Amino acid sequence: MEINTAIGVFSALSQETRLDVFQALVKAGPDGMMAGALAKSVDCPASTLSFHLKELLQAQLIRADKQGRAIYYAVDYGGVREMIDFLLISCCDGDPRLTGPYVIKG
Amino acid sequence: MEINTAIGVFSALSQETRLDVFQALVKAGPDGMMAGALAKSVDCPASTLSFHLKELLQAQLIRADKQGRAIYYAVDYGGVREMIDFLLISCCDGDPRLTGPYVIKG
DNA sequence: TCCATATTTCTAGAATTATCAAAATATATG
DNA sequence: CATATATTTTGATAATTCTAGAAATATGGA
Repeated sequence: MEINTAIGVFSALSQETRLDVFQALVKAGPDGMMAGALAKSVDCPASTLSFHLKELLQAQLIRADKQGRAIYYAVDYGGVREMIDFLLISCCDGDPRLTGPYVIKG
Repeated sequence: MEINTAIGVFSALSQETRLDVFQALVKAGPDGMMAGALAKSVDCPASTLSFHLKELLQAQLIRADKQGRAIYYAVDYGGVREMIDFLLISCCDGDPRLTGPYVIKG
């Protein structure tokens, strides 16, 4: 992962509404949630939420699936795995003093 | 970890100079680096670097150790482990579809 | 077609963050 | 003490990000 990609990802998670949205979508699983349901869940005006959803999309932390007039948002499983990998391997150098018990040594 | 703490941590990593500094300090190991050496390493004016180091300190991603007139900065190993734990467990719910092979199931 | 629903885009202003020269602080050395 | 070194703080400006109402777009149903 490119360093600028990583900055975009961390930036996407560095805002309360977006972190709330992300956690809600993780809980929701692969089917995700409608934008409107998310707006209620995180108590945020639709236009503001839309701005934040776009940030999360650009960071490839979530994906969107249009169904009729609704849009379902769900976690982008592959994108999140890439981010975690970048953090543990590229940023933390796979050093177990930093990663704790999480990194499987190759 | 409190959600606002986590936001501070992601925010600290969402800026190029700071991510560069963090990676340099991971590479440097527990002894860390002098502020001046870091400034050269990431090509950044002293006062700007000082601003960014303070952000990383507040996020508890690095620590400072004054030795004479020099200040040695090093990774805060415990702080980083807490951050990784928050990301994998609280944010990603320990879901292996998100964490990949990294989370050890309890 | 007309109306309601779901969501985004636009826009302007508010708030936050980043930059860096200059001044200040602290320490070492001759 | 005087000077050089290492770093931070201040302060002013520039740049970016966030907010949310209003308008626009798209779809579904009566």
